[in-house]
Amino acid sequence: MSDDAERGRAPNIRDVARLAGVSHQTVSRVLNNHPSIRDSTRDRVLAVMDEVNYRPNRAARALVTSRSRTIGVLASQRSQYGPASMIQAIENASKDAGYLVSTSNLPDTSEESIVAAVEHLLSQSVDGIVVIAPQVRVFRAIEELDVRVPFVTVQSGGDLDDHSIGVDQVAGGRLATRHLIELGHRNIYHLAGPQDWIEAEARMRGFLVEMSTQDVPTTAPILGDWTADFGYRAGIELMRVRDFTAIFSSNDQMALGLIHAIRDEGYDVPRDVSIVGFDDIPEAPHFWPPLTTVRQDFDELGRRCVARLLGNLEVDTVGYRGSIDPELIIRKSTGPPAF
Amino acid sequence: MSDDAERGRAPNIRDVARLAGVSHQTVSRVLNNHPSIRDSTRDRVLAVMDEVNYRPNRAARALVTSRSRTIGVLASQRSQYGPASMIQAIENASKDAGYLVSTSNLPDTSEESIVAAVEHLLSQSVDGIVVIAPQVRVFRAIEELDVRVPFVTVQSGGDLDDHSIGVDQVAGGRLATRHLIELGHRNIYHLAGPQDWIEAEARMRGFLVEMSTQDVPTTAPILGDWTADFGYRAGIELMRVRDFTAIFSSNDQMALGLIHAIRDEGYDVPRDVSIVGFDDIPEAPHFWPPLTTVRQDFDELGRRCVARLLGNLEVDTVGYRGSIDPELIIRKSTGPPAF
DNA sequence: GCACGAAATGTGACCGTGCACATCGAGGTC
DNA sequence: GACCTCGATGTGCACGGTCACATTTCGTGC
Repeated sequence: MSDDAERGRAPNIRDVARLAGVSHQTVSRVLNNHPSIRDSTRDRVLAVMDEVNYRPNRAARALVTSRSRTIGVLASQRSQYGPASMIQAIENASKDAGYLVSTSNLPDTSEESIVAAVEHLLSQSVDGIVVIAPQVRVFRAIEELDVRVPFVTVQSGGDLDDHSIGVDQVAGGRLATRHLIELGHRNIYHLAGPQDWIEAEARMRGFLVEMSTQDVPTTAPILGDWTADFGYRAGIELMRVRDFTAIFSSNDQMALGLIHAIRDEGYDVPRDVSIVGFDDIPEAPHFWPPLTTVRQDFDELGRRCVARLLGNLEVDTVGYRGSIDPELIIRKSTGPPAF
Repeated sequence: MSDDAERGRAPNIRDVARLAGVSHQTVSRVLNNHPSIRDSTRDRVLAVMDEVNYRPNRAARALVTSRSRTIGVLASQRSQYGPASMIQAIENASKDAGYLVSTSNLPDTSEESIVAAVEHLLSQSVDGIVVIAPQVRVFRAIEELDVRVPFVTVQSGGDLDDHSIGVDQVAGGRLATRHLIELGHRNIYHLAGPQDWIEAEARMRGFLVEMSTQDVPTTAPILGDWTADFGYRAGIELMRVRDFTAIFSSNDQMALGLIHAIRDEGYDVPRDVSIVGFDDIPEAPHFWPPLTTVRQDFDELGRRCVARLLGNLEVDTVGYRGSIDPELIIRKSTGPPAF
């Protein structure tokens, strides 16, 4: 009865139309919830779609609309918790919006590989790009490529406001720094992330602002690469000098490396040095000692990225421009200075 | 001169054809490296393509070939190192093969969300699916959905050989277990992963095989969920009993939780209990104590997944059926038993 | 010099959808 | 009742490739 359309090929709107006794255009209207469709007609069409297990052909739709309903994510260091969580959040938010996510990995930060990765996404004709990578360079490359799709990243308050989502990384940096100052620390280092990551730059800015606001003499931040290995090496160096009592690390992995180095050098956390991380990775409460850190809401972040990208400004208009507030999680890696 | 085709719209093969003085079909042949194209013709066409910055339209190609040159990845717990690394590796291998990767996240393990995630990928008409999730359930869902695309996962030697890539997880489990036995341990627990993850099942099998091969009495494995939190809770429980001197954990995160619990209960690693993990996450060397664990080559794994999926059997034919050998990394969380 | 097959290239249809425009009928206005 | 409006639906084409088949070009043997 209903299998006249089954010649090995998936049913299309014309098959549905024929079975429902309407034109293919009416079926198309039902698909796109066009307002002027009689309820009875819509129901009949939907019933047929369900019956024949109709699934719209994305390629055909993309061809005619030249919009793929796909969001591209340009990712770097994606096996790390922060980037991985962001991607996951973007994926979830996109799925809710009916969008697919394609990712493109950045093997290194050379100009060529950035261009290659962006082109890889463009060949899919993505409708927008989220950058989770060294944003400054990537943005430059994107602008040079004359990309016509919107692109965003995660940050707050900076030079790239047009392309940024408001997570208040600066506030997070201040939160962490203030916590250390309130504990009585006056000699505080900051282990920052790579400076062409906007998050890293914003957290560092938070550190500097809070230090100067509280009139604590500031030392130059150390520029790291997000990895625990780097944290370890930096920690070994720092313990040679030992002119500080606390370190604010720009992410939890580097904080872990720091703790390791401090212990290897025969000192204790938090007795000799207090450590604050950033991200609150799921392992942070199980570090030794459990890590004081700053938590951010990745899911909300992902939703806002996608919303911004799709120009879906009606979503979350209230407080949309406002930032997501990061939260300080106090555990056992911080305490008052020993001297 | 060359901008007659620029009416705001990207150039297509007919534009290229006109400028090169050939038919659109010839351009198509050049694109698909058809053998019977004269070199001079090919060069002329390629020159024009380059000049007008031609980029083939993926949607149009997908429409007519009903192949999207996209690989779908069904992921779960993707913010964890293992899954995240696998996805990254798959992404890299796919890019080399000219394929794009779309991911679909599994918010939970319910039947409905599995079906939804699979359909999400199918709507993209992916050419194949890699499952990094509770494979057993997902495979069942895929089979029920009568999916026509190939799908694979990561494992070795099991019931699903048709759909698996040969990483010898069993060997990895044996390696870890043998290390503990050789150190003199006789009372060894295994903290396994969720049993519908094939990796988890294989590592557990490795544990059981090695234990019985070496004539060590075996205890029933504890079934975990991959998280450090679970490791911690399990550790607290286990330390109540304390009828063991070593634990082999199915991943590094749970091992971290175990160490935390052991220390919280007033015991020491490795003095009182030896711990072996699995994965060698980048943080493992910086745990306290640095974690003895098993490393696997994710990149090679990703390449093989993609190769298998694309039926690209000429790639790596030598040793293709053979397994990737995991490697034991001995650090400081293991030592001889105290008694 | 011509027949012949293979190599090289061209022609037209088709994939499944959305868009612009045409059509049709019902109801309101005068 | 002629006219207009507007809601509901239908018609034909365009999107940018590939495929099957037709046609032209070219080298070769006799």
